[in-house]
Amino acid sequence: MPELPEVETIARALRQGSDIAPPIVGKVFTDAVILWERSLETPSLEEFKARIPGQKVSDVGRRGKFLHIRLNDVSLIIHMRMSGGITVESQEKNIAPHDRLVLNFDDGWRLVFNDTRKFGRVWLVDDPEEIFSKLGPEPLDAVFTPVVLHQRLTAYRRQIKLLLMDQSFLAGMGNIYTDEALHLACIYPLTRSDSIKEKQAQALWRSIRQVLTDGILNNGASIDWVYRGGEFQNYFRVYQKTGEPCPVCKTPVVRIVVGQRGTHLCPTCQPAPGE
DNA sequence: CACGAGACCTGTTCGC
DNA sequence: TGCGAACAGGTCTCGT
Repeated sequence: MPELPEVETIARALRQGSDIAPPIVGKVFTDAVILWERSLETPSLEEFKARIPGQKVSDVGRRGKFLHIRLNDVSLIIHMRMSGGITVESQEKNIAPHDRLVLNFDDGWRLVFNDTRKFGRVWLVDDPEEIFSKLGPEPLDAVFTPVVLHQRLTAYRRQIKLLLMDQSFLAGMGNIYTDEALHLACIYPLTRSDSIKEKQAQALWRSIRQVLTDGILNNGASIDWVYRGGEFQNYFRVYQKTGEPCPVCKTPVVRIVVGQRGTHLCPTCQPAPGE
């Protein structure tokens, strides 16, 4: 589920606390309980359980869709994939049906990774770059400029939607924000990336930054039973709006499949090249 | 290199 | 009403 804005929202809540839980920065872990072994990517179960006790949280951040929890001398990294979520709760609470990893603190609170579909993964590594080094630029970083985007787009001959969702090309875009950004930029999702003109790249750059920023300002998007608290779903332009009028021109939104992913677009605002 | 299919998983919604 | 198909925020691997 979580794309960049949702992970950013979670990182901020863990760092600063929320109305239902305190910040975790400064807290010390006592132990780890793993309820679904495959959620732990690395290291081994034994090593993980041995290294967690005594580790103190020093900071919480994000890189792409990865949540980065800095500890004393290691990094705890979590990717929530499709259905993962993180909560900070009292140790008095019962374990929920899809809790996969429970990390207890020494003050009665615990950090829980819940993940219905079991796609999410957790790493404990000495150097976070072991994982982050393969990621593309951060879309909200100052080094990511319209010129950089244009240069990178034209270096490949890919369907633009799939390229934007490729985490080694750009870190953090998923199915929702990519559909929204392409609609805002009036670009057809199957357009070949090397055919994008400089002006289109500028519009796309602005659109990417805008949808991500709006997503963050609204605490991310909450759909179905996964992920609570966000409001950005109330501002979707085309995502999951099949048959509803385009907010710009009223043409019904169309759903196609691109790279096995449902893709939503306005056929009038985002005409296929050659029309 | 670029793409499609299949895998990994569970739960909800859709269509007949 | 019931039941199987389709679909869901993601990513990896394999075959062409």
